[in-house]
Amino acid sequence: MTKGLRTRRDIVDRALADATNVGLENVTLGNLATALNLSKSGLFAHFKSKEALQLAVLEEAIARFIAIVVRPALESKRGEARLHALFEHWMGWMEDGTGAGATNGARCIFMALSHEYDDRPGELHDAVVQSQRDWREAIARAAQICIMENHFRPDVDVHQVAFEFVGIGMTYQQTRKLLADRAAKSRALEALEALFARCRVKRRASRQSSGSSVTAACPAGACSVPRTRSAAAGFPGPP
Amino acid sequence: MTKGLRTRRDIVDRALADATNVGLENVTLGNLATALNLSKSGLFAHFKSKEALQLAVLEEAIARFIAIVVRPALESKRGEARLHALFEHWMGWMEDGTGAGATNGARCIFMALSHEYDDRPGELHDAVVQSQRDWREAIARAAQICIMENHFRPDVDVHQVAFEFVGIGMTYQQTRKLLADRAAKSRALEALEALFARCRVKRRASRQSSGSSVTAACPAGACSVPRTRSAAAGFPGPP
DNA sequence: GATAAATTAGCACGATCGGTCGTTTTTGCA
DNA sequence: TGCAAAAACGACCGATCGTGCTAATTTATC
Repeated sequence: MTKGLRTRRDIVDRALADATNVGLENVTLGNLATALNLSKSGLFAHFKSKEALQLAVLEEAIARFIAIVVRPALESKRGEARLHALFEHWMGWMEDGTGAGATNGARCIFMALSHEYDDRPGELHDAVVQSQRDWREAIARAAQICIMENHFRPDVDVHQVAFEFVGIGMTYQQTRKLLADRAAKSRALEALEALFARCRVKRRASRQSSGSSVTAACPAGACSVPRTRSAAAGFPGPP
Repeated sequence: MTKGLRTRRDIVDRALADATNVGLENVTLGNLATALNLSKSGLFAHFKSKEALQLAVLEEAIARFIAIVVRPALESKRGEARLHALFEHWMGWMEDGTGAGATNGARCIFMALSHEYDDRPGELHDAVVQSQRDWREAIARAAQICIMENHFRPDVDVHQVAFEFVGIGMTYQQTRKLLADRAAKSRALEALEALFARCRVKRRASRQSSGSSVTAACPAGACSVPRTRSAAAGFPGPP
């Protein structure tokens, strides 16, 4: 009973590492088998189909993302510090890939998956969509805490924050990896700081009629943090 | 002489349309041939290799991007209006794909290419990198004009603007297509407006010590607009 | 240590891929 | 209209893909 699960774990490990290097769709059963000193059919026996393997890989990637990005950020102080930590850990994830040894210039597997399965239907597509929804929800939750801690103004639209948050991360990744621009990190941090500054409560500031600053475009009630649902299916919630 | 070029154009047309639907790497010679009522070898004869076909497709995509996104924006008034038009046309491109009939929910071929060829070396990779560099340069150029027109403060880092500009576009695309969120457009426009607001010259405003607003992190001289180079290899420049 | 179950290997299949080659059809110009 | 060149065809190649099927091997339990 133990042996089978052990090799299965090895397979998923290796498949995930390969996926972060060449893309999940380009991970082939034959290459996986030879890399693990297994026969192709012996490897295949652990999953009834390739899609099952891919789903297992995605599941593992999500688990590692939570362990490497989401959970460590929960150790930061509630509010802006935690939201900032979330971004820092995300950048670390994008550099290293999955935490397990990925070759130089690893890609973020989720961004790759977002484009590989953005239209063709199937379980993979649904799982990828859900993972991205959960990720944005985790960001929005952290932003909501910023409001509760009086770091952000109460009229801040936390989903707008999540929208722009992931935008900065995506352009950071392209700038760093595709364009090989060393300034990517400082650029991303500057953009993030600007986003935060827009959301902060104005202290001792001059009266300035609202202006443009994350208007409360969120429909009434929709911005509240869905604690129950997130605890059930999404990423780990705040303490 | 004419006939050959005509079918070649048809092939590239169809290949580009397919690429925006299933990704360039998944465009197969056989499918292309049957779709165009050609034999596989007859089609192949027009290109000595598949990579040559892919390069031709990318070239065509760049030409259409210039025709659909960049050039029309040049008809808007210099300054912020033009920069805004650039984003609006870009969103239109992302919705429609390539301007030629793409199926519902088309992808932006450049974003897909950015992930398909972000590491594996080759001519395709280089061409994709160059296209993204040119795109950012075009944005930065438009931002530079905003400074010249006194819409933006002179210390604005135009490459930082380009960095965040593409970030908003990328998260817009993911929000719209993968997450199928109707609010994507309004979110993107709000983020863009916030970026602009950060860059604008402050009129009749209260004295507020700079704050966080696109600091001039660009090394001296590097932010100047490289008119000569852009006119030669990049996208069409400003009037 | 025997034995049943779980795991792996070997082999082959149908399909599809990019690519080659010789032949046939079509084109464009004299 | 004739004829060389261009273009399209059809059959085929070697490789690789995911996936079944059966036999051999290893594991875990009594």
